[in-house]
Amino acid sequence: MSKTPQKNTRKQRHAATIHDVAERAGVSPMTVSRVVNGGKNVRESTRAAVMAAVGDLHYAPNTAARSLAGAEGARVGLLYSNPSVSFMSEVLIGALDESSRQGALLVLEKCAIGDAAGELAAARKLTAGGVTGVILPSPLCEHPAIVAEFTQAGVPIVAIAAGFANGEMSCVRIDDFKAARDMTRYLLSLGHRRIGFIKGQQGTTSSNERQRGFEAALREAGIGEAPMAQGCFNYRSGLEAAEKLLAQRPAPTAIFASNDDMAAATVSVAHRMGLDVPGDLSVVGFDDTAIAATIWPELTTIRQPITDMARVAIDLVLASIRAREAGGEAGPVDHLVLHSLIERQSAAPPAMIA
Amino acid sequence: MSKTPQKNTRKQRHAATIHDVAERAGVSPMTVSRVVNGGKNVRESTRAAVMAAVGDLHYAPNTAARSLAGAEGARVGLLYSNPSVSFMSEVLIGALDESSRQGALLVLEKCAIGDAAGELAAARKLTAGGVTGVILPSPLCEHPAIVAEFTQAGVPIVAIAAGFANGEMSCVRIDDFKAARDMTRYLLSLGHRRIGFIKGQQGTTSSNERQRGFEAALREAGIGEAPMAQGCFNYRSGLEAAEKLLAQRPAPTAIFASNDDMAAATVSVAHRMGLDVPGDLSVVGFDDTAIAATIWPELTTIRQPITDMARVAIDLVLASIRAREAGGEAGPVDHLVLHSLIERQSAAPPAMIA
DNA sequence: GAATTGTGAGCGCTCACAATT
DNA sequence: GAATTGTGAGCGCTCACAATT
Repeated sequence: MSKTPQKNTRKQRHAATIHDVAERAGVSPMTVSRVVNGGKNVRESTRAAVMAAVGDLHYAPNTAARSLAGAEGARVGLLYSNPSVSFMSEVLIGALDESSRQGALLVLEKCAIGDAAGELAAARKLTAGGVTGVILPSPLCEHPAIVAEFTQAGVPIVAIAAGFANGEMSCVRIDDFKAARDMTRYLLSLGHRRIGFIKGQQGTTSSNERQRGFEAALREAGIGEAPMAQGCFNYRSGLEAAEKLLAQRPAPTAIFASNDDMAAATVSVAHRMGLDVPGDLSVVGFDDTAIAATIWPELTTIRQPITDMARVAIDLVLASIRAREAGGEAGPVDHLVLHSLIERQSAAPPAMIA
Repeated sequence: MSKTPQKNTRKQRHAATIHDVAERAGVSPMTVSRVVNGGKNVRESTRAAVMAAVGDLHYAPNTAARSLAGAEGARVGLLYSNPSVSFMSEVLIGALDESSRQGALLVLEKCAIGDAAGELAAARKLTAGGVTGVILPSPLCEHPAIVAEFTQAGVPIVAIAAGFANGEMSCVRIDDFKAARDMTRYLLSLGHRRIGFIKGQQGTTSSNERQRGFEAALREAGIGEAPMAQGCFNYRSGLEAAEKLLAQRPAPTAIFASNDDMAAATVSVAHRMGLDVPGDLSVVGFDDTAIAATIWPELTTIRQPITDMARVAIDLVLASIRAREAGGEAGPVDHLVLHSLIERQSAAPPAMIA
């Protein structure tokens, strides 16, 4: 490796620069810049050579230099209305961190829950503000009017925790079906046979998937019918749903709520009825939000790596933005990440049948 | 205003640069750089002239250029063990956002709650990692060993939500005393006279301040004694404390818990005893964390603007770092921010005495 | 000699445009 | 002429060092 002797006026830098890559690939720095930014008019062989050099040298563009040189920093919008503060916190942390690492500007826009007009107005504010890409956490990504607002403006969308992938937008999610099936299998393995289920918001894909996963696990175990109650992902709906389920006879020995807020409400109802959790009733949730580890007993639940998912979403939207600016256009990506089952204190084998 | 004709090869920039400031102040750009970064060897008259020009032009350094040019980016450590996920989420959001805006690197280090050895190890990891400043959220800022680790390494500290200001470190906080007094006055204004109090973690300043505020308001109202129970800021301790308070006769008509987790636990105990909240018992919390708006009824509580506080903390620590690097040294700052009382559904006038 | 100020180059990238295929 | 590649300058700052008081 011959290095041109470096003047001692500056401290040594260690990371590879665009010049190193250019030299190795036998092209000019500008060509490297084009390839790295997804430029269109580059011969395929040139692109391959540059990408190889990039890989060899572990080249990563210096974001400070990039923005100084006048590259339009990407403006990524994050529209949020998700009722769960801790879900959103995790999204914000991942998105904020990754976009600062990537030198992109994250524009936050909050809107009230379930206020269709307000949501659309917030979306318009983002497009009017000139965002070049947008992240849509569940459940916003399922609202056709919002999606239309962005697609019509030519703004690429990445959905977080959508529960589904359609052809319209990229999405980063866990497999809700499998996660719910895993949790149900876990309850079955503990010995439960009468398991109640609290459904989530009607009409959202992730709710449906969770329910499908629950039912699939029951079917595997040869159990046909199960007590179910409709909820809508908030604590109060969990209170009512739990009361209904616990009024049934024979009473369930376990309740699987579609999210943690409703599971926490179920624990509260059980306590009110003098039931010990998990002695008399096992309760499990979904999401692993803050409340899961706050209440007592702490909730056994499914965890989504939300912070990481938000990071991935930023990377996807940035790639999309760059590709669009350079004239390219990649199809939507369905990025699945792994969930995990967090065992805490709210589930145990059922009590001996009296 | 005569402007040198600008070549059309680049898009027009609008923000003032260091050159504009230099020209206006009649010095070289390097001198401006020195002043802006808190350099030592600058004549007072020069500094004043530069600062005036900075003010006139609303100059703010371009962080991209700064880091490209090789300025050592500040490395700010954030050590956290705070049991409240949502408290920490807010801290993280503010700190992450502000440090990216300021071009500083935020290094996160998590440690287990109450594990003194682990906490110290995490602090050592930060100093060994070369952080040049550190943010310490409550309650870490009250641990002498941790504080010593940083002060001995010459690393400036900014405490968040410390509940007190001593001469050792800067701190950003609300006035816990006044906030607790406000909340107690609110309960009194509703007509409550038998108000129970759940204390926070023993030995922490913010707990003590909250208790003092509570007692001060009671004294104002001519109420001498009040039922109190010790808690330690978690849900479980709230359960036990609430049981004790509600067993007393005459029973309190309101309970003020030193944080939201314990207030939520109190609501749960009340429900278990068949008490309606707020019909039979008012319950209020402190902090306005996620759980406050999750459970039903939603908690009336005190809100600290934690995200903003974290931003301020970053700014303070950055100023401290720059000053130290440039040979200057400012004394610690006590930055008070305003709290607010959030009225929700968990408090109401007491029922008519039977 | 110490304190204060300035000079010239360079950080790593992308811009507008020119030159080549 | 269209597609592809390269050239030279410049973004706004701070570095090391030199020059001045």
